[in-house]
Amino acid sequence: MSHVTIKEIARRCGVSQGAVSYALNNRPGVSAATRARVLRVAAELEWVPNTAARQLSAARSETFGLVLARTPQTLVEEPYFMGFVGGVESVLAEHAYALSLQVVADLGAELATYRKWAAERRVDGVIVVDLRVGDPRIPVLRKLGLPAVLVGDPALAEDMPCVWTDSTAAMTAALDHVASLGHQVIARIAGPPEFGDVWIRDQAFDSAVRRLGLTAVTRHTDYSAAAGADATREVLAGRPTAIVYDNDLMAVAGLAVVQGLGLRVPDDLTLVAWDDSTLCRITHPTLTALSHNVVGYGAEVGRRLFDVLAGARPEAHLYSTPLLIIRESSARCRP
Amino acid sequence: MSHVTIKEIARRCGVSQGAVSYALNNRPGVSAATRARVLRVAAELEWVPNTAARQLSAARSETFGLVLARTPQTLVEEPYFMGFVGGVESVLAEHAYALSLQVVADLGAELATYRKWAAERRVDGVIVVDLRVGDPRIPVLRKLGLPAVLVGDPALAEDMPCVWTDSTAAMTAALDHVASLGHQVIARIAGPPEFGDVWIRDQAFDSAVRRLGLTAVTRHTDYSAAAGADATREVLAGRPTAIVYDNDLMAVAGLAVVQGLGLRVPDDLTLVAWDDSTLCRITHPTLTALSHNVVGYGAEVGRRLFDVLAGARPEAHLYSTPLLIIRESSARCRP
DNA sequence: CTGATAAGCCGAACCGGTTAAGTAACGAAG
DNA sequence: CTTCGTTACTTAACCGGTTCGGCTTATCAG
Repeated sequence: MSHVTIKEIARRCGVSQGAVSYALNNRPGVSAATRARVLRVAAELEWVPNTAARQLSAARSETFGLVLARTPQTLVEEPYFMGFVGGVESVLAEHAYALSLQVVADLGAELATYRKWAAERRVDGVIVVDLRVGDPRIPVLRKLGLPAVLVGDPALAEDMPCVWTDSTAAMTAALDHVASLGHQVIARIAGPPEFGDVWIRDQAFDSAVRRLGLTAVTRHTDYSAAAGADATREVLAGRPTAIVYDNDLMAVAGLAVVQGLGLRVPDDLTLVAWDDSTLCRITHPTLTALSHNVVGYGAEVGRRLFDVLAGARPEAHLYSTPLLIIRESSARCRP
Repeated sequence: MSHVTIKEIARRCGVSQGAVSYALNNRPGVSAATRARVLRVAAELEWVPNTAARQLSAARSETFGLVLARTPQTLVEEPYFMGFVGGVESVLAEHAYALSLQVVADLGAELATYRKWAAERRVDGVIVVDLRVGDPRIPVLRKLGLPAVLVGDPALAEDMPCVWTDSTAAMTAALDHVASLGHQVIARIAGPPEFGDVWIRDQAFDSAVRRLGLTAVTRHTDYSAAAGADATREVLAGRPTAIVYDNDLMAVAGLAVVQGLGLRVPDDLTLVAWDDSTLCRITHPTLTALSHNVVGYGAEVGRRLFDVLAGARPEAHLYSTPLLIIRESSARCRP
């Protein structure tokens, strides 16, 4: 069963190959009658465009790329990514685009992947996550001319198109919340400092702490559950009455540590998580968290990448501000 | 900066395009000297093959496909998949293959994707997950002639190449464990019955229950945390002293329910989870689980797909048997 | 010394589309 | 009636590789 080509359609319709191409791509140059006939025949023969051929001549691959510079292990731990990818997918599917996913060890390998993709013309655009401060990927993508949407704060995106959520506002809301409950001594278990979003939160945390006159300490980790547990043990020495975590995995790990030490949540300690996945709702007590529609976020990023391809000016789009969902792990401070 | 093509290399080396192609692909037809010269020039010019062109003429896309028929929401919840994908990736990267990922709503859409991929020749092979009993994808893939590796028990794979882990042995180990602790009344919170692996576990569970003379009940769910919590509440009416879960997410949700009702784990109830992700190690108490190297599993599946492309006979490969890791949620039954 | 064989390489067709340039037909404007 | 501009096509080049038939030239058996 040899596959149907445009040539076969042309033969059956009695027109040239070129005309068929125009008809199938909704471009001017054919009459309405001819176009209708071509479309009918194409449908009858169940024609599907050969992507390789199209890519070769039109220099479009109808594929977007996403590189994750993480170990497979962190990917297992972070429920975040699959949801994000799912959201991206939902938009790509509407445009019959595919997503090429690559998991690499580090930023260097990620840059190599971009270079390779650009040279091979294997992707029409890329989605860049885990933005850093002074991110080395930005100049590379600029030089390669690879259309891209960065996922992160405009302060980090250096005028590249980006989609972001307002971590500053979210962090402020979190601290206002714990302060309003009377907590004075706060600990923060943060992600790796080289991650741009962690840096943004660091700033927001410090400035809120000053404004509210709190006593605070920040511990940076690698985002893993184990590191979150260790950091929790350490900061407890400072006798905080509230702990704010940079992701939900560490918050859950921290909760277990706290309970293991015989402390009660929320009676002795208020916990706030970030990235509100199911985890925060299935622990006992349930966790107050900065909630985040990860799937919608991914979808928005996908849409923006199509806009960029369509020639939109590079812009920063605020997707949303994480919403503070107050649950059982929050309580008034009792000394 | 126009990209380097084979033609440019040919010009510089003073040979024909065809000769360059042979040289670059390690095929006979050129002398060792010429080959070396071509390779040197190609490296100098930083030539990268244009995948579209290669795909068009050689009918290879150097891409594998993976379709997930799940809602984005379940993908967020299941830490399983990202790790699996990461494992697959690690093998594909070695062969400079890409992975095309598609998230669709249901099996029908998944079948449509396979048909499309086959027609467009967009992938060289596919990885099929979430095998069903009498899976409708198997005849479709056979008819399309799309190389595939199924992830699941040979009993479900109908002589297609597959990679599996021995769920029967794992379930047997789990029940031997709880029985050896003196538990007599066991509940099982299972996944959706249409999933092949759940069916396999159902069989194994029933047969072990009979062999050990236990009293047991099984509740099927959709694998979600909420369903796991509900099912836990329901089965508690039967006063079980041990509960076995089909994934770790439901186990964690179940733990919260149990603790919320004032029951103590493991004093009043022994819990066993499946798919030992970080979750099982960060709860308090930590959870006994059937542990599973998901990343390695993915890698093995990737390797087998390359074997299939290389013409290997369709075979079933046992990757491993999930290992029972006994943690704090296990204790001797005290009536 | 001759004829057969094979290695090494060339030229060109080919994969299946896209697209610039060219052409014929026709209607409107001058 | 000529001129010009559209519309609706056709033709053919092109994208960047792969691959096959055929042409040289060297090798070797007879």
